[in-house]
Amino acid sequence: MKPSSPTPGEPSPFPARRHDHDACIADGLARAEAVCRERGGRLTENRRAVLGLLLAEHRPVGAYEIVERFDWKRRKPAPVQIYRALSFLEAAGLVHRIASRNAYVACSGPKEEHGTVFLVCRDCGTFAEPSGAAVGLAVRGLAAASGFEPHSHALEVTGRCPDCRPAGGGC
Amino acid sequence: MKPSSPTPGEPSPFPARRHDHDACIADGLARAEAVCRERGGRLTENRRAVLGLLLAEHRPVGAYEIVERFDWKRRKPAPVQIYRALSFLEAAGLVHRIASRNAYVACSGPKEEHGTVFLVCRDCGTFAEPSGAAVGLAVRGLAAASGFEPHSHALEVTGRCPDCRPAGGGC
DNA sequence: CGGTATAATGATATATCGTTACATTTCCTG
DNA sequence: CAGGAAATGTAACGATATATCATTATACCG
Repeated sequence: MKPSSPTPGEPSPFPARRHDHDACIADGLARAEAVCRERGGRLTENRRAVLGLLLAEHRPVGAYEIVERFDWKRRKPAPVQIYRALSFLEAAGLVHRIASRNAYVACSGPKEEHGTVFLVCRDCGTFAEPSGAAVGLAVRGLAAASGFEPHSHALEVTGRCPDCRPAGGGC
Repeated sequence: MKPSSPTPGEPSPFPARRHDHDACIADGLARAEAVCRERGGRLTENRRAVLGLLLAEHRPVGAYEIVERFDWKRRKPAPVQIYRALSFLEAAGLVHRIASRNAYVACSGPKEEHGTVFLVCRDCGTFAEPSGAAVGLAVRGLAAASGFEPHSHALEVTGRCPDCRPAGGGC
């Protein structure tokens, strides 16, 4: 029961600690359905299950951890099944791979400006995906200065989330 | 023999395509000696060899690729040897791990502001490490806005380097 | 409805990346 | 030279990810 974020007026990219989780999972799945209709893939049972698990976590989860947690038809899936689902979901922009952790996380927002900045709490593992506009700008600036043509970038930041910082907030 | 960077007046973080490579390796090794003296570690033969190889490449190299290229006392080293050398060098700030590629690269500059932004050419693999001041600023901004306390970050950008862009430069 | 092409899955094996454990050697220090 | 810390040698293992190929499900089209 720590004090929550000290300045609750600001819009935090972190999920509120008590929120309608079922609704947020349902949202994610609905969005996935829409994306699939638009892109042409199928949100099959397997893919839906993997995405559902990631949506339920709000943090990066390793592929083999997903394997362990799974109960498909009373048995564990082979790793390749999970990787296939993850590849599909990643290609659709519905999950991101956190390279620094060899883990995967459900994309938290609609796809506007998504997928470039990831904050991961080193203590509790909670994950946030704030708007990366400023970072995108910085990248384009660097690129222009050096003649580099950027195609994709991912900024992974490790630190402590508002809930895990030594309480007190002031400093 | 493509035209090199179209605006040669600007300081590019990429290494010039023809530069005194031996000198740049020697520089790196000398810097390593200095860092070791300061930090207390020893730049042993193994570590020096790994660092030398990375300095000679100017691009991210996988640990097992280093194993393959190595000829220590007429035989290949065990992977753990390479990982040990890499760990030491990384702790000393002399190499960086590029998580998105599971590869390692020699740190190109002195340690001022080093180690936060990495540009990797998707075509030739060339690597650059520009000043990340702007990115650092963006990270601190994001962090402040969300109550997150950042400890470390790494921005890995994939794209095409000046030499691999479709010649023409103008656009 | 039936046939065909494509997408997705199941199952097995294997490639790639990184670490643990413990014995031995090297090198600094007193 | 003795003693201890740092580094190495060697073998086995664990963790992460992909290849291959046979099979099943779904969409599409006549």
